[in-house]
Amino acid sequence: MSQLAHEVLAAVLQVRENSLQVLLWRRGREPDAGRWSLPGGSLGTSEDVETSIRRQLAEKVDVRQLAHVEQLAVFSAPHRVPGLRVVASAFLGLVPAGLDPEVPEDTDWHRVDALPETAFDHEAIVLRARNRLRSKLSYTNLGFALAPPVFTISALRELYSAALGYRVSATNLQRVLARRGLLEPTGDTLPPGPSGGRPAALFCFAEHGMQVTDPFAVLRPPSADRVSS
Amino acid sequence: MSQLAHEVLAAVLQVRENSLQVLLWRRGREPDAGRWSLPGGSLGTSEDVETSIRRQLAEKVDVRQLAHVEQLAVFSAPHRVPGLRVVASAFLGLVPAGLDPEVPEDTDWHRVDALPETAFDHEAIVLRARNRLRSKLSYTNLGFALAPPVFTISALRELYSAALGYRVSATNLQRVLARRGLLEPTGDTLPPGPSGGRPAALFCFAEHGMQVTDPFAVLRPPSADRVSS
DNA sequence: ATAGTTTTCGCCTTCCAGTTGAAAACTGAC
DNA sequence: GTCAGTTTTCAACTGGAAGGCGAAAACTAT
Repeated sequence: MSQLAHEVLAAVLQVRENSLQVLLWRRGREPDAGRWSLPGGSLGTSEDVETSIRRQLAEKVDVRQLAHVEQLAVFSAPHRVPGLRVVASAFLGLVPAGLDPEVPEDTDWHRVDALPETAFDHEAIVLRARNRLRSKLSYTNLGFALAPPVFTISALRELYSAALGYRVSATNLQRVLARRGLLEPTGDTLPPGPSGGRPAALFCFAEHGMQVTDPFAVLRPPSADRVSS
Repeated sequence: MSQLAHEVLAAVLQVRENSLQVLLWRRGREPDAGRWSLPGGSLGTSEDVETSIRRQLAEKVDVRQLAHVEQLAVFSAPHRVPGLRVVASAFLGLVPAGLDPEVPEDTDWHRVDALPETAFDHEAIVLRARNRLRSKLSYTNLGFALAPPVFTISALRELYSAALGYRVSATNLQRVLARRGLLEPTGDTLPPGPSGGRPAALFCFAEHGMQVTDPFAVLRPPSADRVSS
């Protein structure tokens, strides 16, 4: 009976150069040497998986720049790592746009829509992370983790477009976020670019904890009308 | 360095007697002997976690009656099981109402809103399962896993009410599910009860695979207008 | 001034959730 | 057979939020 190990892995996503990118490092050792893989490592004996992934990520990026970390899923196919029995807890991590954390030599950002050859099942994990991000952008305020502390609506529109993979309307985005009470004007404006134009107002996110907007009110009681806890 | 083990656990939920209940068994051995705990067991060396939980559940309930199984999260606090280092992959399982699977002697159903003393962190897992179910009832067709193959709108309303914890409108429920194309009339009707009333039409769910209804169209393009994959 | 650019705002349309009330289809009692 | 009671079903209305469009605002450059 082979030894069962537990590793933690994170798909750290950031919008850079107008596209959604993921932090990968090039494996030096076999198996899958030379391929790109997710940062992570073995779960320690006295830490939970979230503590562990934050600790391991600290070797790759400045963890203070990680605006959000959440569990994705367990990946546990018996031979996902050839020759070993390793179960992985996968995480989604988000770094706000604009930051450019220093990363080690062997580590780099890659477009999620044009991944290089990845090690093991890491591509599936990245895609799962992207899907989670896309869903949550719609019904939570997760955008705060993708955006810099202060931003214009146009900039936010481009972040959302890059993350979602399709153009979004700036008008609509602003109205929707505003109605949910997530958007706060700072009062400042950004001077227009060299080609002119009206100066853009600057906004910030009102809440930085995760807020979910109930997807459908479909089945909600009109007033307090609970029938059981 | 203590040995790291991996277990799989499932909160199997069913609506019975008009309330959401969970399948628990009474632990015989220390630690936490006498407390109620979730079915599950050790992850085998040549199975993934989903295969494993289905295998382990087969000892408690007829797995053919499990209409849905999905990963919940990893529970990995260092001392969640005293004296051992055990990481748990937690699952949500659903059994359609109406079925009454045979269960072993030491196993029984318990109301989720009135749990007995549970072992370890199993109460947290059950509550997480309930929350997942409640969310997904709103924006997926997960109801199919809670409902019998054929049902009346009133019966479905009571299932939803029990699972969600508040009364829902039958009118609304029917319209919403119908618009999403999830509800199919069978053509049959159920004869009314002893106190009379119009006979209720019978319906079934159109799709049994999981379908998600995009929570918010907020940021969706009007037509195909993709900007990148 | 004028043309061009970018942001912002208001108005309009459409769609869907939620409410209400009445009609339909049965039972049992008189 | 009719009438009252019960339960299901349907149709109409209301309110709110998303999405689209175009005009107005606020700049730069010529």
